[in-house]
Amino acid sequence: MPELPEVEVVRAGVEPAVTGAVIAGVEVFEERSLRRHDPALGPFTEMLQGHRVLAAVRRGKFLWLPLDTGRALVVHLGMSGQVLLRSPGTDADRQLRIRLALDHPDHGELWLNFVDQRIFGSMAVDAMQPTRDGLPAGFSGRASGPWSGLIPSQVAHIARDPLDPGFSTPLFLAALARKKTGIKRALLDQTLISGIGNIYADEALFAARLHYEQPADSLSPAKARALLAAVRSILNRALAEGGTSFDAQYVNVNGQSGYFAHSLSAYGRQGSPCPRCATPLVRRQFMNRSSHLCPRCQRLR
DNA sequence: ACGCTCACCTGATAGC
DNA sequence: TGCTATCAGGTGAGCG
Repeated sequence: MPELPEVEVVRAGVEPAVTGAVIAGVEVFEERSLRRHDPALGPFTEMLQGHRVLAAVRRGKFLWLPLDTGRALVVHLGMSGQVLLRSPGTDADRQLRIRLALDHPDHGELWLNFVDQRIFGSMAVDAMQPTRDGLPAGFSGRASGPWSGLIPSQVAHIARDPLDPGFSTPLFLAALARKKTGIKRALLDQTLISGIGNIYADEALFAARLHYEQPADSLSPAKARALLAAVRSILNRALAEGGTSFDAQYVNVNGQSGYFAHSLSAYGRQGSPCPRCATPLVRRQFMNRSSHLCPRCQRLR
């Protein structure tokens, strides 16, 4: 799924089901889905079994569920991960990697299925540490608690995302001005700004009329601000439409697709006319993936 | 210290 | 039908 809007759809979807629930059972069908779990902290299953979930928090594309043990269950969807809520006894989803049986005081029993075709995603139990700036670690709806100011260790190096109230625009602009690389690489660098992936990077660069290889340190402060505004606008619009889905691979916790794919201007539209100038959009290979752009509106300067 | 390449995976689809 | 090549929304280890 998974750029910021899609992960937020998952977070918001699981929040009411997991908050306050006890993890009654854990089944791991694919050990490779625990790649990010450090066994030195303890066995994955034992660190979850019998413990209560306190909230659902997200920073960028990382999601975590703080536990009453002081640790958190970290979930990353990778390229193809999904979190699906199912009634107990439901037939196993295709590519089901991990299943948590939840027991909620109000809603009863529920299965949380972690499904992942490519196994680039993962679940892990991780220790928590205070945030550097003392602000809430990520977005958790309206909920807050002692866990608010704590971030899983393996997420601590990830920058705040541009929808986070704690995101510092001056710090981001300064970091961008120091980057000796192309602007798309910088947008995809989760230690500079998080939550942006290949789709929304291409969309934001299209909106800001920037070529993906434009040196990051060549943008004027005004241009950099305009790009950041474009990023925020696109992420917010995608969020409002429930995220981007091209097929059944990308669905919310109830198995439904988002609609933002209908609103894409550049991504996946090679050969179609540019919405601004009607020049055919092109696709180029970049960083072992594709970049979509208008060769006329988005020239290298 | 930083920028960049590549490995990590499965499955759908297109072309021969 | 069946083979091969290509493509897919992410991350971070390790190299120079």
